[in-house]
Amino acid sequence: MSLFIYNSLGRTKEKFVPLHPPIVTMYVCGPTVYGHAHLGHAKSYVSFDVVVRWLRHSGYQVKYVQNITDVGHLTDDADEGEDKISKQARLEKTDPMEISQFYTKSFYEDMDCLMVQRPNIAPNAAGHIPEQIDLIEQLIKTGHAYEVNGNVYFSVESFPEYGKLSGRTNQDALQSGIRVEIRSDKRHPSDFALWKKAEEGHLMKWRSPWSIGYPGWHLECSAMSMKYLGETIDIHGGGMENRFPHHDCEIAQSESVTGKPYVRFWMHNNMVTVNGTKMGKSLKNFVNLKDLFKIFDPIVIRFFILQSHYRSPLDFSEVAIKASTTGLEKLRETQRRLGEQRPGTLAFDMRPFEQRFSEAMDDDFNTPIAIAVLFELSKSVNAALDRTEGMSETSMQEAAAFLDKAGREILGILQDNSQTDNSGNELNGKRLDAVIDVLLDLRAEARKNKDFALSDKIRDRLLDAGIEIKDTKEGVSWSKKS
RNA sequence: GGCGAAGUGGCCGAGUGGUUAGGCAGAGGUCUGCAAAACCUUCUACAGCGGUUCGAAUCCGCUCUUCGCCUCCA
Repeated sequence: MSLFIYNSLGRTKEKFVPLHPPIVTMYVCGPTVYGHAHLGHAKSYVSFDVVVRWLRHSGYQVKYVQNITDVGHLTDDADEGEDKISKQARLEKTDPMEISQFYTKSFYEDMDCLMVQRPNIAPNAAGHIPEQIDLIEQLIKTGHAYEVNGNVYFSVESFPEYGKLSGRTNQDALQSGIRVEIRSDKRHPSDFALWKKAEEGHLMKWRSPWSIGYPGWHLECSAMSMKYLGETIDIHGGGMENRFPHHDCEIAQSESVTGKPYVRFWMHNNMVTVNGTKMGKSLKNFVNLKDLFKIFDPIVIRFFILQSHYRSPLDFSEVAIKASTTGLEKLRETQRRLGEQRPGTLAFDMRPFEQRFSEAMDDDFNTPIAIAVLFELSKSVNAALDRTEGMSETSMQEAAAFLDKAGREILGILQDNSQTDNSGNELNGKRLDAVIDVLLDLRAEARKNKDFALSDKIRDRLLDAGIEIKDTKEGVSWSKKS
């Protein structure tokens, strides 16, 4: 059984073998930190989080780099317009450094809520100016870049394969380029900026051999990827909208300098739509994660994202997330029962579930199927537990272990079972147990006396307080409800 | 205009030549004092029109529709 990954370069599923096993080098385009993260960020980073988790589970040693863009990303078209960070700083009446640090912190807060594990290295663009200047110098030396009036551009004509990732020929680029680039220093309309001379009043600027200025956006990923992961990396991920021009530019810059393939597997995740239309910054429909977390459990959002495939578009609607909430609760319930219920005698074969789960994940990280396997397991386990014979102790342990591995370690949609029971310290947990036992005793007594008004009142009031009671064959059980 | 993705049952969402996706919602049942949870049974599909094939949701062609990129976006 081996892992297959859909490679955007070539548009086929290919068997994944890293260049230097067991190490896997992986770079994912990080956020530009000028605003709070939104659902699109969540989809992207949750998807790649699962990729990393599965690779690690498969025995690879993953070196995961995800950058923070804090300079050079302009608001407007082809190398014109204001720097996004600077603009936000102007709007918030502060300086760019504060903006990028504030939103970087915000980004990680949201990712932590989504159980997204931190990358091994999170380099920022502004911290790697010398590396970027160095790369530009090499490009000029090899004739792939040229300087005009303090600006440096990459010459697209010097790299015949330009556009190979997106499938755009130079002609296509030419056509679209002409529309937006009439007056420019560029030799060719598709040429893109490597270094820009700072205009009057520009805040983020550095000394370079060409001018006091700042780097072009595409450059940082090449510079940092090659610095931390080497000239050829195994996996480069990002959003689909970055295929062109961003990733094609990265390829051109990097391969022009090294003469080697820049990336072996390109992975692109699809977009989030809201009620069928694109979530855009210009449209006012984009869903801020901090707002979303006020209404929904972040883990439910993660679960919702993983219920569709990373290469499929994800349509956000409250109805859909509510459906996910109920679904996830079902898995949690099974996890809980496995931890609480008394063992019986029935043996239960976990292997088919484990196998199908692995097959799904190995098939280009097919999380919807992987989750479907968990649901089928849940159903079978519940059915077995409902029988009078019950599940054997070994089987229960195996099932719980599998849920823990697949649901918590790999997909990150379940939590440690022991933690779901008692939040807070142990003493409080024990006290809560004791208090509820008192109430349950009173309720049992009421029921014995057929005082159902009282027993129902206890049940309802406890539910209001976040404690759900269930009358099972084995007696009364209770659990915390989020 | 160019490049690309896609249209699946009430909703979300997998699947790619013959065999159950899964979840949510709905219906009936078991259990229960009543619920809840769980279990059992069950309804509603593959945009349209042609073609290839013994057989197509799945391959091919056309039509319609939606979405993304080409200009900042994960």
